[in-house]
Amino acid sequence: MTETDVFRAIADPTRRQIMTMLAQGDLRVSEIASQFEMTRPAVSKHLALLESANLIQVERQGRETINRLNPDGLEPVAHWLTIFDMFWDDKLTRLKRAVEGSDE
Amino acid sequence: MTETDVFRAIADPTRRQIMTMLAQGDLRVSEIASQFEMTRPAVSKHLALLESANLIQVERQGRETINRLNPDGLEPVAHWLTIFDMFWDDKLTRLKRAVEGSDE
DNA sequence: TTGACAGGATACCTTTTGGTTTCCTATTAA
DNA sequence: TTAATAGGAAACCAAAAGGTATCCTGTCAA
Repeated sequence: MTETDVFRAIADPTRRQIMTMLAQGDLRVSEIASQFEMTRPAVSKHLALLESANLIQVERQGRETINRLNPDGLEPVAHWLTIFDMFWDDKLTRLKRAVEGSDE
Repeated sequence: MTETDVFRAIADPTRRQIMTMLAQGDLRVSEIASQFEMTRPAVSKHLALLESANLIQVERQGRETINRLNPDGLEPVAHWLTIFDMFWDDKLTRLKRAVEGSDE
């Protein structure tokens, strides 16, 4: 599969929930699937997509596969949010005021 | 329209680009549309969705409508990311080690 | 007072998404 | 060595997403 965009990956609530589950510890596919109403293949697809977005690492061990969270994959999101940080502390608003009416 | 999930709203690259454009200042619909290849109605749909996700505020002024960024709408995303903060500084990993093998 | 302009509304189309069922293979345990 | 188990693969489906063309209304300027 071609690399999945991180933003698209976390758009789905099931996938976000999987990620918070994995924040508690590594889990096998069926351990994850048992927590949801949907079928195991459906969950598998979500896992495949999370992997292709670099949000989890998947490791086959014998007949089971363990899924491990890769929180670093969230960096693009965290980084994108910083664009709006200055907005949050109102710095840009003050800057704009200063520039537009610079005779204050 | 029923409230749109913020995560879904920012999943689309066009919408993210619109948001960064609006971080520079308020814009009218056609000012935004002129920056994209797609048609104006397509951009309008994106704007409607951003509004329903509480990420922008839309104000009609005469025959034009100005779109203003509402960065506070991103709070749920910022908040969700904090779940993984402790992962980033490896606190959880150390905590888990301490709990599992508490005879260290 | 009428023509041009901004932009909302609707109908429609194609592709993507999220799910299902079914089947297959590899590994493990009895 | 064989039955059960874990989970990948493929085919399929319905709904949602992202786009288009077209039309309509309200506002402003000549």
